Amino acid sequence: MAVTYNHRAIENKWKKGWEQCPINVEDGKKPKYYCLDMFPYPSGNGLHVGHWRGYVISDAWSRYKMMQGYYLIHPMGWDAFGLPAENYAIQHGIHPSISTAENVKNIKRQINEIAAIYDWEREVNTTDPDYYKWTQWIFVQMFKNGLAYEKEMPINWCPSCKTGLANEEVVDGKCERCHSEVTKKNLRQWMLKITAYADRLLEDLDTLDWPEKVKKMQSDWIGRSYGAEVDFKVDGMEETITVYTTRPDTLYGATFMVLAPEHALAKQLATAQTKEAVEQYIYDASMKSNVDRMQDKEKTGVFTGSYAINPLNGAKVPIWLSDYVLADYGTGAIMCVPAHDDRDFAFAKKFDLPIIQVIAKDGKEIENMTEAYTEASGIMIHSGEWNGMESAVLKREAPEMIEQKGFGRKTVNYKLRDWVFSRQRYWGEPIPIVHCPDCGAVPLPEDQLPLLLPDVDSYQPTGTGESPLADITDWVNTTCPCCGKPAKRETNTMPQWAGSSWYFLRYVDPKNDKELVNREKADRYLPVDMYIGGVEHAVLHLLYARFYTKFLHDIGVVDFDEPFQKLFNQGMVCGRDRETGAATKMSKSLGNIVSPDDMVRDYGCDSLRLYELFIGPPELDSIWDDSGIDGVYRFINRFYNMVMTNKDRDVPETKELLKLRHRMIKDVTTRFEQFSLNTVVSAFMEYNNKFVELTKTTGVDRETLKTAVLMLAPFAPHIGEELWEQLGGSYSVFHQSWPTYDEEAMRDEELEIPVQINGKTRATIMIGAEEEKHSVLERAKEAVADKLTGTLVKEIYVPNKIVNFVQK
RNA sequence: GCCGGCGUGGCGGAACUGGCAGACGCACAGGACUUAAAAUCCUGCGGGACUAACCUCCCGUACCGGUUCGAUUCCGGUCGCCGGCACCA
Repeated sequence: MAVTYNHRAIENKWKKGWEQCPINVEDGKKPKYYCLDMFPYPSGNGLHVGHWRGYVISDAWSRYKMMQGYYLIHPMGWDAFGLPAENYAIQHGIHPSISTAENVKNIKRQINEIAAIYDWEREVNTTDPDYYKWTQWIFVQMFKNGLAYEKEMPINWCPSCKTGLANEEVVDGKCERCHSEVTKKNLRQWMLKITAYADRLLEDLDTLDWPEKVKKMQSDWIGRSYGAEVDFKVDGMEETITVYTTRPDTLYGATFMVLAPEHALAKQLATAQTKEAVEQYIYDASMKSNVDRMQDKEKTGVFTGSYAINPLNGAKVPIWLSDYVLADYGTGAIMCVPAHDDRDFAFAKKFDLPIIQVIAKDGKEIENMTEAYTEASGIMIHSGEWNGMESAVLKREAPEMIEQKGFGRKTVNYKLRDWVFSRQRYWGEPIPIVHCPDCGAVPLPEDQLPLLLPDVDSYQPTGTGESPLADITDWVNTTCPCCGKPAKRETNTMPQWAGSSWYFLRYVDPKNDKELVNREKADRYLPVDMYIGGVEHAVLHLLYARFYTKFLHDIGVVDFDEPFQKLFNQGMVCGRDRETGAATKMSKSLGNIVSPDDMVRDYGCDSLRLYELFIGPPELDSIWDDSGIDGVYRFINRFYNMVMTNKDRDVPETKELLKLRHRMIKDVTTRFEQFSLNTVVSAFMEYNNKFVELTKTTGVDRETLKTAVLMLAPFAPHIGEELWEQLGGSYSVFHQSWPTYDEEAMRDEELEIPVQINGKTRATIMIGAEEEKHSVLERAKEAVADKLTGTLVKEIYVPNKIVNFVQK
């Protein structure tokens, strides 16, 4: 007689139970395990089933670690500064702190539905002055260490968000947030010198247990290259133009030079005849948007009328301007070797410039080149004293040779740029700087932190490059902390990434008003062992957080310099487009958001948790489909009934049951360790089917029932705790040790193996585990005797796996 | 354009270092229970050929080719999808 599983009663019971008697308790002796979720932005839309997925993965993993004897740090908080709250304020006139608080309340309720063991004692909110005090403090330390500086320069500007953006926030020439086309704007900006950490950010990637994909994205973003700067004299002028090249081996092949239109010498190089065209070109380039400049495949350019002298062979080469050369990379000028560079080749073809091949491809000079030969492999030709050298060797050695000759130097370059750190918006941390006419930019003394974000009448961004804070004159006007004279506050705010670059540190000591984090606590609980979140932060948040951590390490706040040892990116859960049926991101505007709330009500938290995992490999994107949840719901029912039916039967532990138990432990544990969570759920279902079969006959013994319940508990905690209690286990199931398996106990005495002829299975036979080869082959032959009609040329026996006869 | 990943039933997906392809689940079909339905339980479920039925055989992991006794797995090529970077010299 089946007992009915009542998810509501069981889940309510244990929610209360865990509240009254918490299961994750620090005793100071256990080793720690820090499992972190990327904290959410408290959006007004609440959580959808996609957020759930990541939180379920991390919770299952956390509970598993707890059962392995760790004290768990598993915190949750709010990344609450940012544009949606501010935009909401603009539309409705409600202060962002109010709407944010409401959203936090709602999402917290939803998160509690997951029954994840978050430690709410550790909760942080980036908009809390007690928190952003330290965000500001870090900025002050960076300023004092020369890593925060002011600069006026053309930066990425989002005309829709009306704020400047970091390079990392520009995707395909568009704003990462609102997808508007990004323009350039000349603005005075606060910059963070992340480039000072470029080498460490690159090299330390090797020490991290992160997905290769993310490491590669970061290393591409940093984009380190080795090469040489070469000085070219301008013919007939005093000026020298320095170019950067990664291919100094091809120096003899340089037939022209190209400068970015923004290059300082660009106008000066024009002659009387070319002046008009050059100035027009420079003007046109300045008017082009990033997107245009990127999308123009066809090369444009203008000849300046001047020539440069190749310092190696004295050749006179024409100097051109073209917007395919970037002003802010290298020196903003390049030597062009059309024979060995695709872009230079295209340019030379278009403007009919000479092409000189200096590396022989496969020992030959190419006649009528149709494309550049870009590999550094082959023998040097047309290269004076370098003739006959290996190009690959020369490429490596040329920078030093050039340096010795005195017309250049060995150089390293990076694609990574310094971080544009100021935003012209309201809802962010004020930058704690005072501008004094006498003392310049002065950081606020630490005892004046936090610098509170004042209320404003209008949240509306001005669009002028000033933040709305600039209008609050009695806030802006202050005195210089240094000399006491009247001075003005900085009115820009920090980007959203500021608060999230260090929040994981604060979780271990969230209420400390003396320090960012107590050093003893930091030493005990940090760094993060497992970090779980979406891949969309591969070069934004994750790069910034690494930079912050390295800096805080360098000034002695923490003793490690990589924040996240292991990273796991869960796939996105997509919805379907209502019209086309195609997979799309869940969004409010598409109306395809699936809320977990109804499903929790109808099926229970445990069912939804299992289904979130069962839906597919956790690292891959998946499309949400409600109907599959019935399957896991049925499984939980069957499992519940199976345990309840067997629990008082006193079933003896047979060899078969023992074998089954150990196999189950091995299957679940190895798949769990590999993060193959969808197959963990499959394994539970499969073993349960076997247990259900056994229930009809001999039954399932207590130890096996307990083991199954124990292992299911991290995935479906309520039913796990409930059945553990039903089986007479002491509170809590999560204080039990994760079971271990014994290979010996699961050994088969007999096993079934296929017998193949020419690779096709023709029969199966039972063999003994220790059976000799000749005996197996003998019996295999008997089994397929009627089909062994040809000449036997080969007999293959892979022990305990397979027999294959090859016949002709 | 460059770099990376992927391609398996109607669907989501399994298959450890090459060894019985399609585990587990969804959907579907048939049956049992029921006055009936839902729920539950049982059975079937890649395609095809031959069968009254069982048996048996052939084809099949995007496509073409290779290595191997044996390939979803390894290698080469083609096509398609997804992601990252995008004139970084």
